[in-house]
Amino acid sequence: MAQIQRNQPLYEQLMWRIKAQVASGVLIIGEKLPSVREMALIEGLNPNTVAKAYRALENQNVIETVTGRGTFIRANDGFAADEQLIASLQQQLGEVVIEAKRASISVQELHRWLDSCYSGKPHSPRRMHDISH
Amino acid sequence: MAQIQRNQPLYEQLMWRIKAQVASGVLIIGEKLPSVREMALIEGLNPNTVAKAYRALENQNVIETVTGRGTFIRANDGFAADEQLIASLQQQLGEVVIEAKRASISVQELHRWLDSCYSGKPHSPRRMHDISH
DNA sequence: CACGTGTACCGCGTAACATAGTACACGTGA
DNA sequence: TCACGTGTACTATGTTACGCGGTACACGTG
Repeated sequence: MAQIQRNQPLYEQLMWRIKAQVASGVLIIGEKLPSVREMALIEGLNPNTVAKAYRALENQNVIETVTGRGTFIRANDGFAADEQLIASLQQQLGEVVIEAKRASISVQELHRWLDSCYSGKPHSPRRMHDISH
Repeated sequence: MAQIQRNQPLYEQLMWRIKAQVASGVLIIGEKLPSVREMALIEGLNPNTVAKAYRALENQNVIETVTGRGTFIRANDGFAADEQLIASLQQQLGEVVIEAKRASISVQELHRWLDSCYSGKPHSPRRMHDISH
């Protein structure tokens, strides 16, 4: 049950929240994440859903899991920009641009958005749920 | 059956191909698109899948359909930038930026990508299937 | 009138998503 | 040693999205 009316899987939403906090510095390297069951209570999700997110994040080398101790933010050491990843990012960016052009959003505006995102801090009504509570 | 190994629905893929061709000027205002059944043969899709794409594009005012004549590219007249659309685009852009940062892609590189997309012409191996054949 | 057009259904099968529950292997600390 | 918390794995269930196949209808054109 949980939530209705979402176009993105719950475990992906959680992944992005964690990723955003890592990128913005809210979560630092080595920091311990809440346990699967604890995070499930916090986020109102099923432990399996959280576990799925953790497993996916580990595959992307965002976090590191020590089987009896917990999960921790991983250092972003040597991440080669995959050819396939590049293409995927460019396609996603292209879709955003196409929609923006249709909405008469100037390229300057988009550049501003990009800088804001890259700085780590959202500019406007960007909702960023805090997982620590 | 059709295709396997895709992470995006077929009708959405078709939508993006059409949108991209409209944005890049390959398809101009008033131009007639292939019929549902014709496009289905061209793209190797089910007519219902094409119809679903057309219906969605009409809801987004990309195309216009005259019930007995066909579907045509619609003029992009007065498209108010919806508050919700803005937020959605910013979120998508944010996700791209987060991934790019992880891949050690510089902000300058992203700005270049953005300009290339906005100019209408892809810079690198961006595949853009031509629906006219 | 025949024809092509978009549209609207229905049923079917597959897959993804999320839930619930149980069990296991591991490390920590009392 | 033992209890506990940790991540992980597995089964089962229900819902939803997706795509296909087929049929039918309303409309405009020739």
